[in-house]
Amino acid sequence: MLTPAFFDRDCLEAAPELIGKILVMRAPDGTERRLRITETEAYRGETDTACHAHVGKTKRNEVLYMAPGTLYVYLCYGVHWLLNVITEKEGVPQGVLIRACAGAAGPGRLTKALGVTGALNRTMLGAGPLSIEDDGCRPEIVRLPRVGIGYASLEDQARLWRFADAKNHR
DNA sequence: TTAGTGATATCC
DNA sequence: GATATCACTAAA
Repeated sequence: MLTPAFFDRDCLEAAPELIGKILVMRAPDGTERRLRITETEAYRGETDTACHAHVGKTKRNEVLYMAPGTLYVYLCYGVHWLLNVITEKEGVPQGVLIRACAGAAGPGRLTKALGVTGALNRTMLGAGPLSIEDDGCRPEIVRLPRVGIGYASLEDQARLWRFADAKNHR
């Protein structure tokens, strides 16, 4: 199982390494769901205009400033929960958005498939029902521009901070 | 292509 | 207090 130490570094290092890892969700009834991560995106601090933290700390995004391994679960468009894992040490607002898994394309569908909700916001990875495992899989990784960030500067939109399994994305 | 959905941030 | 915005999805 991945420990918080895995996330105690730059999101640009952690994000590509999460590709091929397994998201494990243990339901209260004991059942387990496992999905292999196929797509992530890096959100890197206040200087990244696509990152929620670029306007400074607010009540919503303060989770980004918390300790590495903390989960940031955010409700988008009133409908979809988006799952992020905080990277870098406390006080540095960085995170990795888990965008897609094998069999669940799209961040909203992913959380729905796993049963992730805002109840997990601010909880620590591994301390709650959700954890990530490494089964040794090292897929080929492609770098792509991030999506859904039209409000960011053109410069930041152009950054190749989206990472995907070369064989599993479309 | 467009409507839906509700928390959050920003503006009176 | 009110409105505008949004790291999306499903239906058409």
